Amino acid sequence: MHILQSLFYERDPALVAKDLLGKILIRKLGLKVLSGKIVEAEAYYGSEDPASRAYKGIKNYNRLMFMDVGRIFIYMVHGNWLLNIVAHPKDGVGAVLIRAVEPVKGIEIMRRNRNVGRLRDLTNGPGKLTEALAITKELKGIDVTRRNGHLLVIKGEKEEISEICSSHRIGVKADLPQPLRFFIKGNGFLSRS
DNA sequence: AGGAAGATCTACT
DNA sequence: GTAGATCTTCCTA
Repeated sequence: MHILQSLFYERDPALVAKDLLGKILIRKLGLKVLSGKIVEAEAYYGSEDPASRAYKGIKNYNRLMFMDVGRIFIYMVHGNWLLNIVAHPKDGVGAVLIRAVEPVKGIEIMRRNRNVGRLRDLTNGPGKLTEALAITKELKGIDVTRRNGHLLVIKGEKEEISEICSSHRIGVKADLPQPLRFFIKGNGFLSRS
């Protein structure tokens, strides 16, 4: 099991978002282990990005985006916790929003956490996957590069990614001109195609 | 106190 | 596939 190290996150968030596709997000809940393959992610920058939490400068609630890479940054939007991983070049500002995963382990527990029928509705959205994986603000600030944390990201077994596509970011009021959403083409667990 | 925020669910056509 | 209600922080007035 190869955990991604902080150098992986110490780059342009767009590169990190793209390279996170196919990686495995692991959530440890006591003795239980839940996991999912990342299939969709978005990059956010700092003061030059109007859609970013960090747009208006450093605040108490967004300070993690300015700090060490590889940490979890979580906030609430419309009643959903959204999971980000802090990522930026040295001394920069930024984060990657995990928008969708494909369930791998602990599917029964995810089913219990979310009351939905169809398997594909389990984790095909940023607010859905946090509910399925029991991710809340209590995990804010934890380090995903650490082996014994409750949340970590590892390399996929065999990362055979058919094709990576990109698009504008979803749901943002004001987007940047370049496409900052990345996803695995044709995957059945995307928040949208 | 009031409103905005990277969304989701439900109930229609 | 679209429209509307509702979800919980945290910021600004």
